[in-house]
Amino acid sequence: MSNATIYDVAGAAGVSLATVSRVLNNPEKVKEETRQRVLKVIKELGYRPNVIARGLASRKTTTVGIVISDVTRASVAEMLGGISDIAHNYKYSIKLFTIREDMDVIDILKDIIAEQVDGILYLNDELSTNRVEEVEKIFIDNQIPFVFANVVYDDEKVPMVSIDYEKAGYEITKLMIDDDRKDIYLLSTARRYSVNDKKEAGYTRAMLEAGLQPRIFRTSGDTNINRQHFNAFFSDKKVDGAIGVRDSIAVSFMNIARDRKVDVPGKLEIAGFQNTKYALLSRPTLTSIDVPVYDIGAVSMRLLTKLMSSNDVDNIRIILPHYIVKRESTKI
Amino acid sequence: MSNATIYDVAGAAGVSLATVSRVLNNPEKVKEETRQRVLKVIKELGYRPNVIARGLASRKTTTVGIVISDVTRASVAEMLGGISDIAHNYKYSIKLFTIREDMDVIDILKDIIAEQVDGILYLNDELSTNRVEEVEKIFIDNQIPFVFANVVYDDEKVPMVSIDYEKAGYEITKLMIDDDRKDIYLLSTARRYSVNDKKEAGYTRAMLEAGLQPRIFRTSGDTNINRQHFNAFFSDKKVDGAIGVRDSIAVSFMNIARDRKVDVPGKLEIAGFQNTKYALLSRPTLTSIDVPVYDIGAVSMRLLTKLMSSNDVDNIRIILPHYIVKRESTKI
DNA sequence: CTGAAAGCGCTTACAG
DNA sequence: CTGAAAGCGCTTACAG
Repeated sequence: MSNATIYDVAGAAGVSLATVSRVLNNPEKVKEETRQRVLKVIKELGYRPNVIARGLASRKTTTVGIVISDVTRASVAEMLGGISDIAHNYKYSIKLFTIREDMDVIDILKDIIAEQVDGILYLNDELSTNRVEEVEKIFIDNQIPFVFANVVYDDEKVPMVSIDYEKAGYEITKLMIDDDRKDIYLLSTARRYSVNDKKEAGYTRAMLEAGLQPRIFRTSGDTNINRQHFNAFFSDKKVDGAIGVRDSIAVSFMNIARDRKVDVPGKLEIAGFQNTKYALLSRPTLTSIDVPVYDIGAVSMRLLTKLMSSNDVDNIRIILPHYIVKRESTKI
Repeated sequence: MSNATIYDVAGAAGVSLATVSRVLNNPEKVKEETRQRVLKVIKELGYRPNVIARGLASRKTTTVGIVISDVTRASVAEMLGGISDIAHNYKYSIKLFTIREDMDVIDILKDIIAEQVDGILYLNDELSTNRVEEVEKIFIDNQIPFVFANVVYDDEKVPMVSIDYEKAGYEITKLMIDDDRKDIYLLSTARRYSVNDKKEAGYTRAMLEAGLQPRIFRTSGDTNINRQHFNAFFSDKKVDGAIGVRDSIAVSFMNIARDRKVDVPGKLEIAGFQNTKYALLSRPTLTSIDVPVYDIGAVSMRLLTKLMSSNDVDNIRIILPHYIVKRESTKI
């Protein structure tokens, strides 16, 4: 039975519960001798403070809320890994909240705040700009520290951790342009995500700069659906370069191309984003932008711990480096 | 500001806080008229009960602990999706705990219990049998409801939700045997997981039944590492059938085989487990056992809610159906 | 149907 | 350095 309370410990150690509490929270304020006695009893009884009671009394729950839209996306899961590792280091617990399409973001956020989390990590990247302002207002009104992870919002006051997706989009497009590709498509999602908007912006900038016509083809994240889209695509479009906003989309496109006997990378170069296992397991292997997803999770969690313990943190907007992993699906 | 407390509501509505509490928890005990008045004030003030205070007073936190070992595995992430959806339906919050290799399971479990969760969902499938007994004892001693999800333990008293992995392993092996394959390998993980043990058992049973020699080849989950293992494999082994305990392992094996000009499925049939996106995105597409991972998560969460609200639940061991999805990597 | 009061298990000024 | 006491924001018998 590990349901001993602080009273049991105090009684067994012959001290008041205030002293037990101090041993746990401010050990330096307790005389060495009594401290040892209390610690001994704590160990003997297997006492672990009830975190709920502690949360109520101290108004700190050492719990952070993680807001996501879809756990099953590989990048989200990996970010969670980074978050979880750092949270563990800092002794924070994680409460997971999933925002579904039919739910009101603001409402959920208020619920999360009612759960008394000490801070919020927002991984959802599907907010439109005015929505972001509303969200930001909620956080600020409730004075709750927050960080946007893997989300790019231009507002300088919003704490965020991401890579420069615009630049990455630009660079990967430039790579193909430098290899004399003219009909380069960006394969994006029908649903708008802030990060994909950035990739599109970078792609567009590179194309216009080279005097080429930017062409964005929107499809679904569902493999069965985009298979159809891509087959239709090939029947009426000329293409010698394609960039998928996700590896899985790029691989799916590459498979259709090869089913149709298109030479990759000879006649068609393909690249993806995220450098997931899909890029390694495809044939040919896929050139991809490596996004340090785990690090984004870890760094944003660390930033959040700073914000939770201090009012002025110097650098609240962190851009992590990315790089292009060149593989068989491109020539250069 | 949504930091109104129950006192504020009581004051504004001209009732005692006990009444406000009843409106929230036992509305039928409050006269229609006062109830409406209170609800109106609640809405006006944007009052949301502090769940921590409620948790302390009621000794129920409406929070469940989810124990996992690795979020980044696709099956874990998808299970989390199912868990999250059902938890949301039943108004439970989710606290996520990751058990890392260097950590003591029992110790973590005690921590989780100190967090006052109402129940625990255990997705970690790496426990050896005697470890399971210890874990079970902790749960029982602390009288905390628990469910093992996607884990197969034979103890009839342990609540669990899974598929019959032994049978699945048997069936997929039988499929290849029926197609006259003789040298069928099971590609398993070096690390032992309870579910993989079951797959191995089913595979072995089918092989022995057919008078064939079972051969288990153990490799890593890391694509770069198993690439080397598989190249070594082909240099000295005869093989005409291979079953990967995960799709990604099967696809990796298939890629190496094809790099070495082995005809798949002509000379070599390959199948995987889990029917993930990997199976769809590979070329040839991969035959795989469809494991209803989302459902396992959802059903185990539902079972947990039952266990949390009642002492005797009739069916605490649930086996979900699976089926084989035949694709290009096998002939039959 | 409603209110006054005790209590959930802690933390934290305040005294001493 | 330590203890007595108030308080965190709720719930829940117990009266009435």
